[in-house]
Amino acid sequence: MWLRPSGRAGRDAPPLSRDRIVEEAVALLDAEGADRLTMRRLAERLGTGSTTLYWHVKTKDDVLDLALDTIFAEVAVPRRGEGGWRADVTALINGWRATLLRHPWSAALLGRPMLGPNVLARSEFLYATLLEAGVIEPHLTAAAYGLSNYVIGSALMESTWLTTTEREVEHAAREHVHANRDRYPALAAHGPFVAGDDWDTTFALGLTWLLDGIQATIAGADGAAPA
Amino acid sequence: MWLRPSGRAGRDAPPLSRDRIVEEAVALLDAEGADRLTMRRLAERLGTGSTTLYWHVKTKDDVLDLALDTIFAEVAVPRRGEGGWRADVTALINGWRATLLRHPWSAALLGRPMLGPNVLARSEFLYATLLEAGVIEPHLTAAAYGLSNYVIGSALMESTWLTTTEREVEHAAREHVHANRDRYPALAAHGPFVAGDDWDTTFALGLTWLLDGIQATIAGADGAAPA
DNA sequence: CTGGAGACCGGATCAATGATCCGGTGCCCG
DNA sequence: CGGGCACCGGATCATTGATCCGGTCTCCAG
Repeated sequence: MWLRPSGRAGRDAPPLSRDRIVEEAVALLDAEGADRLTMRRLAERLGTGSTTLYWHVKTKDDVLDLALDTIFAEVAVPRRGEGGWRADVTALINGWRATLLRHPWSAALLGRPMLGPNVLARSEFLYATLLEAGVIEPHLTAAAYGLSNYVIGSALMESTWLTTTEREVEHAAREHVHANRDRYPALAAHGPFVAGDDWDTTFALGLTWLLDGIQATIAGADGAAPA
Repeated sequence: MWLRPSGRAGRDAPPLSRDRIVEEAVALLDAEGADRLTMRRLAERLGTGSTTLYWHVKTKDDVLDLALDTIFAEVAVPRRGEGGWRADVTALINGWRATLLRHPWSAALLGRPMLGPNVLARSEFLYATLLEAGVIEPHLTAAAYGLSNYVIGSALMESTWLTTTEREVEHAAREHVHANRDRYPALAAHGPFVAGDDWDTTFALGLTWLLDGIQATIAGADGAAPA
């Protein structure tokens, strides 16, 4: 009883808000990955009991949803109109990808509806930019979805590969493909597994193709020059 | 003891092989989704004890990996050279997408290394077709990855949305965006949530853009006509 | 035959985890 | 100053992945 500054466990310890929980969850996810996130472990890091968390949050999935939306705050929304729609979209998409890769656990969580404010704000920017560029309806949805799906798929694949790699898996895969190179001639000669891929340029190429396709659908075709 | 045809539980019941386990796992996943797959439930459907499964399979993740590779057997590998590389690639990718959508649980599992024989065979076909078409190295990897990532991302998004929808989520999302239409003007006016998307044509458009981009990198550009 | 080796099966059990119940504790406001 | 309310957490439950260990059946060597 003596010397208990505030009734809380530690001496500092801000009063444990939902924000603090999510913040710490992101830290834990970054540090140890998605499967190590436990309500108990999270609570321990926060210096509270595990059950206390349930007062601020309904379920563990809520924590994950909130954590996912939180990191989207990191992707900068470009100021529009600086270098044309292409530059703006490219900047957004690259920032998006960078954030997903900076938090490898995020890619595995993309299989849940993303409706947080940060995600919506980025989607809004994407739609607005494309609209202003002159992309019209059948292509508008395709463009927005196409770009999103491409980033998501790329990040998912790269995260999976990079996380899983290092262990014996990459080695085993390489060896297996090589051992059966009669069955997989093209893969053995050129496929992944043979040389460390340059993810960045690979991603950039695909993105260029998508942007070119989108640009071609614009009537006047007066967007930024195709580089 | 009397009347025990074979010592097995039921009268038929083929002796429970690894294949039978995986087959039943796929059925269960199709019927009830990824989160309802339990070793106990799976064993029950097979008419055995749950612990017996561990004799044929090391972990639950093994079951998932095997199940994932199994459904890839469904995607038909086109006979090459019928309508040019574009037709072949398009057929493969569309089949791929169809399979992923037919088993919505699969999209969520894509965050694990896919190294099963069926997956590898499809990758091999993709690489071989692109190679033969004249796609060369910086673009080869980008093309293969780009296409894969695009299908994966698309299937993941569509499955997520379709699965989650039906419930109140779609309704709530639509309403939320509309309520804050001052913050999300473009989304409220054109975004998803406003009209049921035509996933098929949306997907086809993005695929066309990617294929156009790939085709443009081919030297002689003598692939099939761009339709 | 026959007896044992090995494939195959499953009940009991363990540890980890998500979630709830319910009884606190301290602060604030009337 | 006293009651209400936001907030906390120990005990507890059900579920699940996984292991231990002892049982059963088959089949082949001697």
